[in-house]
Amino acid sequence: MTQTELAEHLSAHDILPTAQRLRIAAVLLASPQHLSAEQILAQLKADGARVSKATVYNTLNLFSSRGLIRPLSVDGTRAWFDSNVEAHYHFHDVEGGTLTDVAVPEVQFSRLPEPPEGMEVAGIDLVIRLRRRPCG
Amino acid sequence: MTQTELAEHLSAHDILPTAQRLRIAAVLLASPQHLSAEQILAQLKADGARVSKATVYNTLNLFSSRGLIRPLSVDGTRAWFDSNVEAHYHFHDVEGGTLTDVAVPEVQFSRLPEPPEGMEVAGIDLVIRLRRRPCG
DNA sequence: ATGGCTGCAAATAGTTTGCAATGAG
DNA sequence: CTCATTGCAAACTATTTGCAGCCAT
Repeated sequence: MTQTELAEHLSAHDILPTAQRLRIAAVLLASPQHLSAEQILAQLKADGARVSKATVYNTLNLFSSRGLIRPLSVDGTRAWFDSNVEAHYHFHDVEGGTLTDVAVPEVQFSRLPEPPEGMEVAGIDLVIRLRRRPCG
Repeated sequence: MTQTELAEHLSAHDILPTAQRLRIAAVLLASPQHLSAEQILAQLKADGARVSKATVYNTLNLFSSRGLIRPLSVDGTRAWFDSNVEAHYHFHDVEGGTLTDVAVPEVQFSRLPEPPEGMEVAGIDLVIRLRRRPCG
């Protein structure tokens, strides 16, 4: 995505495209990714960008609330942000911590429970935990 | 579960049944529950037990590692512990934060992806997010 | 006595917030 | 000029750890 496209993307979601936000968007939206705030900050610093930790967090929260990215709860210890906002599921390598996308058609439910009275399904989070197969 | 049964349960999992551990086990294992460390501590204090925060955390980690309880990643902000270690899924009321069990037979997969080379499935975490149905 | 368990408090890790300085329009 | 955004540091929340004291063997 070009700088201009990124800027338009932000504007389209009512987000002022400032320098920092564009840098963060560039890292996250370059391709489908699962990144923690810390990783994004590290990446930005490595790229020589001048961005503070607070701005990274504020921006990530802003992006989530505007639907540009999606927060994930995979390991309790930190928040992950998924730049793929389309419906999809995840493989989670428990040992390495890596996340991989699983496309919707890869999973089919032949049965799902009825939500309780007065409630409706807002979304389905599916995480398939993986471990190395015992050698042999 | 009686005190004795609890003690035997702990011993069976190579856990010395100390006073504090029995109190914590009593709270958690009384019935299927989803509790945070903070909630457990509060409950214990309310019951007049003399247990420190550190011991609660240490004990919860010990119990998890020994398979008496299972840690859940539902909301990024804190860890939840599920005293039901049987395979099952969850409803998550996004607004209220409440967790409810979904029995395995309530969900059927007619299709699941092949794990990547050299990996095997260690478990499947399914969280069905619920919201209040718009009135009408 | 010995070794594991506990409590306290301090240390960590991740994230949020207050506020003055900055910067885009 | 004005007002949103940023950076820094301090505040906060959840959790872990170091260590001295305690308890049951």
